Amino acid sequence: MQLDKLVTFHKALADPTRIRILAVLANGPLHGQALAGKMGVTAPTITHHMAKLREAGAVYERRDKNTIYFYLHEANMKRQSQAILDLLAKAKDESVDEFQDDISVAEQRRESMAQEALQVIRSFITPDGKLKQIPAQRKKKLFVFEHMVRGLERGRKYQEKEINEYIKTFHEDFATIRREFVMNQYMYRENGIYELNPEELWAKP
Amino acid sequence: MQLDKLVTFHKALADPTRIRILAVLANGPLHGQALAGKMGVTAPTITHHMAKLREAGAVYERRDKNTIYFYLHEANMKRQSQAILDLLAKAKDESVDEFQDDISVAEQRRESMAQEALQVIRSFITPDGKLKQIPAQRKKKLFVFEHMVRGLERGRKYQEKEINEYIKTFHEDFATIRREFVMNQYMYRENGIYELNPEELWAKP
DNA sequence: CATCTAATTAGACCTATATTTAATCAGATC
DNA sequence: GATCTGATTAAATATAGGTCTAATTAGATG
Repeated sequence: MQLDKLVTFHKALADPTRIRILAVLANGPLHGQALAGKMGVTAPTITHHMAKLREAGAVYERRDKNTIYFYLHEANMKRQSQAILDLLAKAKDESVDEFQDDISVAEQRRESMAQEALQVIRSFITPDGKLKQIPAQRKKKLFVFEHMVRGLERGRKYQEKEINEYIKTFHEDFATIRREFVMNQYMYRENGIYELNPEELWAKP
Repeated sequence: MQLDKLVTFHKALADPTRIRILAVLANGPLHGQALAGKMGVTAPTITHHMAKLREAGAVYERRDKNTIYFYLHEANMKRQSQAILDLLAKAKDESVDEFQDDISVAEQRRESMAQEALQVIRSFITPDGKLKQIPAQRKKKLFVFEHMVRGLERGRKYQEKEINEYIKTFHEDFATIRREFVMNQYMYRENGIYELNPEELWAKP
């Protein structure tokens, strides 16, 4: 898990003194005593901060006799600042569904969309029509929502409570799902009245 | 000062629970109760974390009846992850020299390099040859070092203590400056013996 | 080996923060 | 207006973290 690494990195930047140290090092390497002077803190405090920055990979150091010079690790800084964005992008599509993910990627590619949708629906919806869980992967989620929404009538206006009741026949968390319906443009809402959108507007898996 | 903002942002990401929350929200908005469930913590804990994430601009929220949906603020996440790199890049060239920076940029551009160097040397080196301070700006720093290094003999081999003594006639922090000499290729070091490099190798201001 | 210097460790102090349970608030529903 | 439900606040606890002084370590110098 890269979670710890991310946390360590951001912890390192979660202190004003340490950010100032990095800004100073951006101008070139410096040794501990000089840093202590510039920052207005004592040497042990610098030791403390440098340990955190080193652990996070934000700096590296070289020894010259008794003096240790700290260098800004620019490559690491770039890579690690980006890391949180990478994680979030990854989470968006790859987030592991908690179960039933047995269809391999290769197999999936071979299937037509309709067949793939069927697979997903079969794995997330029980024989008696209950949604076991809202899929975490966007694609699978949309397959399931599309399936659910096909149970509603085109052109009919629904009260919110009607929508809630309908959704509850699949899953207890109607609030989340109702909002997803609107967000993904399956439905249109105005003044608490819901209506099915034309199929062209639906979010595409 | 944007320092505080930077610290606030990184503090927000300096906790594993909060990063997991963001990863979940990357898949779409969720309400507090659902987050509490997914994270395995209580609702007040979610309230606590969401306050931090909101303050850092990492999420925003919308209310639907009694339920509050949290959304990942992707634009802010991108901007703020980049912010530390921007700061360091800025620090590198713009770092304010603590004094004597009265020559305007426009004026500097009009001067020839040699004239500019003279200006800098006059402002950083006292009449009796003492370096008041190591310039923070790279360009000015190199002007000063070049000036200092011209006092050494081409082709002669120096003991480290000789170099130290020479540098100390300018400034007490001989360790920092000696290392800068090597780093910027004014000098070459082997086994504690120092020698001036040919001028073509010197770092260019 | 005695001394100097830069860095680190130890220990203390105080503030910040992650989390919980219990109580309270605020919309929404009936 | 009584009741639900989801969110927040309050209060308590335990842990982490920033900073200091004093003591110690480890190279380098003489």
